[in-house]
Amino acid sequence: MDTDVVLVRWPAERSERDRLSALGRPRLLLVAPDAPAPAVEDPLEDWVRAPAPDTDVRARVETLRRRAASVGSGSAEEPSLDDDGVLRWHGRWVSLPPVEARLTRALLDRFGAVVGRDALARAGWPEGAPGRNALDVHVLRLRRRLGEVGLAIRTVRSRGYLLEAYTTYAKEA
Amino acid sequence: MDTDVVLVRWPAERSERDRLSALGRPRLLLVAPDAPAPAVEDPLEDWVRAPAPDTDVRARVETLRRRAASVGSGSAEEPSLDDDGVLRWHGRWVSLPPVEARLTRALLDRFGAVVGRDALARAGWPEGAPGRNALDVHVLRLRRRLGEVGLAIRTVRSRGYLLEAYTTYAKEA
DNA sequence: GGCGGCCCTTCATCTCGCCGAAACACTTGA
DNA sequence: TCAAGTGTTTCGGCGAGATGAAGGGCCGCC
Repeated sequence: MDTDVVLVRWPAERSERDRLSALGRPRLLLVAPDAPAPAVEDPLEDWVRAPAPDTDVRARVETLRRRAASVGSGSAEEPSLDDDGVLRWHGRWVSLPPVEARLTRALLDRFGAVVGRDALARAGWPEGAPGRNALDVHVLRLRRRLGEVGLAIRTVRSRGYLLEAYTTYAKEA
Repeated sequence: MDTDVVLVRWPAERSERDRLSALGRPRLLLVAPDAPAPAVEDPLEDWVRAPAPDTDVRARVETLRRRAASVGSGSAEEPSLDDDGVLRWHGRWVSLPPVEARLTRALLDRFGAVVGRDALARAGWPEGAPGRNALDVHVLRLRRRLGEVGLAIRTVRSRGYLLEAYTTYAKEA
């Protein structure tokens, strides 16, 4: 469900905040006791000074949830992957074989953020890693499949991979 | 000026809240220590549990003021760099190789202020700097990458470098 | 004018990821 | 049981990215 409000520790998880912000997902910053108050503008973002009563946190989460719901379906929603390996997004879908489905799940869990090659390998082969570049090959094929529904796996060299909506970056001279 | 934020005691001044709400004016509810958290939806309304640090109250007032003034204006946010070398800003991102990530971190720690060349070199190569103009070259390459997300490294001659949002300066005679 | 400070290009090297091709494994139906 | 179909893994070459060294150009400042 993409109107779920995500709790983010602040300032420790600053980049997680940015990731969610870019996705248009509501988030509540749990501000460390000694940290300065964050500068917020987005109505889908709120913060609370820790430690806070549970009821207060819940109230703010509820507010964010309502705002997110009222914004409607418009903003960035995430792709969904069901138990049958069917990945749906923006009305399109592809079916994924088991290994690729598991890889996709791992990428989806951190949609928009980097997933390390080792973490991916563990997700794809919980029983133990296969050969040296099985991951490469599967990522290759996964890319082709995901491309069909408008998703792209970006490489972050020596760090891992990142799943995002396919966007044509302006990389001109 | 009707973007002034009004402080309202809650629940004591409930009717004042309603009045301001009807007028569409931003307001901050100061919630009594034992009162339940109010149900808020309007982005022009926020609340804080009393007693709260003055800085927290000011931060929320500021948020409301910005939202009220809203309709535009670029926010004064800082870019963020996560542990995977991904630099995010305004919904865009680039991945940075290790050396450049370290340089960027140093610049980011003093965003908008000058960082000396020697300090930068130490940040980039904790083990000791390589050749004579390694820093120059890396700054050059970093500039190109940061440009893609709208950031710019400005040179302050004989002082160092400064990271800021890319702005098109009118540089006429 | 000269010098120091900075910019930019080019080159060499090394690492890492990409990907075609083909072998291998498992399931299913005739 | 055999064969086709589908999914998985390995091999090996290629190419792109990261880094650093060197050389030269430009420009402001004294």
